[in-house]
Amino acid sequence: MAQARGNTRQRIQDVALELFAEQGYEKTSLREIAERLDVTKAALYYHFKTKEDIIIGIFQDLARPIDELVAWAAEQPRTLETKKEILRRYHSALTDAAPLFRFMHENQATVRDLSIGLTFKERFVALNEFIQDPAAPIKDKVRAVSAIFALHAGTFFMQNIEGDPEEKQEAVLEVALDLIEQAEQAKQAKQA
Amino acid sequence: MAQARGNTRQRIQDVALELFAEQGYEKTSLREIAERLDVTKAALYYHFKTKEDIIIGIFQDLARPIDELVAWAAEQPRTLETKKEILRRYHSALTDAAPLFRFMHENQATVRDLSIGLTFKERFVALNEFIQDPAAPIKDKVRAVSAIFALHAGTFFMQNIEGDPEEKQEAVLEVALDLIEQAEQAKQAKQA
DNA sequence: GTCTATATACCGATAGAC
DNA sequence: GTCTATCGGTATATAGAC
Repeated sequence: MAQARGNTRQRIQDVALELFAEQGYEKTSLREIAERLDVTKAALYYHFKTKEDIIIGIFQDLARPIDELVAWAAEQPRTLETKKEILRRYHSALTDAAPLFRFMHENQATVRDLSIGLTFKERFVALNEFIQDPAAPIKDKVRAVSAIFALHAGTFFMQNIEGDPEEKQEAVLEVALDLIEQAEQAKQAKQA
Repeated sequence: MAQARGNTRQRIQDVALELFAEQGYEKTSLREIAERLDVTKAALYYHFKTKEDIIIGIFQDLARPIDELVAWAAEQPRTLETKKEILRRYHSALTDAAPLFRFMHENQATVRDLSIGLTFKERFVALNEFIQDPAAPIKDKVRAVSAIFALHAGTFFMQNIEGDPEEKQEAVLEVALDLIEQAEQAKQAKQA
């Protein structure tokens, strides 16, 4: 009774994500999760039907911000400012749920065929379409994709670079915004 | 005897990489690899001491170009042209061994603690250091990391964008080169 | 809601014949 | 160099008591 009553489900998800992120999904057994919580494997099965259900639950809770972003983006005019705002919001979502996205990033092979409606990658593709201009030259399309990828790079790989974390995050966002601006500049130059 | 004699080891590696890339390392069993080759599991153990040895063998064969690139880079002056050449060669290595790098990318959690001397990520970090200027402002450091990441984006995510594959690959490299040039421009402006 | 106990299945790995 | 047979271990998942 170290903890309160109705939160076992949540605690399972918390511990599971921690272990999944640390060791990978397959290498983490239910026994391990149960031990960390001081319960038995059987107890987990009261809260989740399968192991997959655990990760699906985590995913759905934390991926909601991305879905909201996709929904929001669908209603906006396709201006440069909209695209920049998409990148800002995506950057923010990535930062808020960093452990989850780190897990998704490092376990794509596992996550790929979970019984989830949309995968991480599909959401990525959806966002990508909003910031792409179908008529743009290939190089500008690459710039747009790279803008999103730069945000990922910032979230997952910037630990290898020294500097104040907040300052780094800001720089990452700036580079992404620069890229999308460059992608649009060529278009405007063409129209002029 | 559908195939020749001394190539069984190679055939195991080929099939294994194919399955590992498709389903992930953990979800691919030795039984599955053996079945695909029409041999038994025990036969695999004649050629490889463990399952891990199979992936390590694949990795070492195909990662050698990266190691050579790192070694080459260490001997070059740290000019802009060197950095651009590093990106060109890395892009080329990525393209040549795309299935392996795709596997590495999607199975980082698994690959992380294999008994390999250097991980994929460590090589990435090494290359990153060669194209970084320690004195540069954070934003330029981010640009440099993003240049490498753009190459990865190109190798793994560009399938979602229509266009001629070769043209796309060229555009990817151009964007990466642009990023490293931008990172250096600020520095030169500062010196002037 | 959590427990003990167990079913069932598959995995990686080895021994030893051919 | 490949086979048959099997060992030992662990995994997910379930049945049923409390």
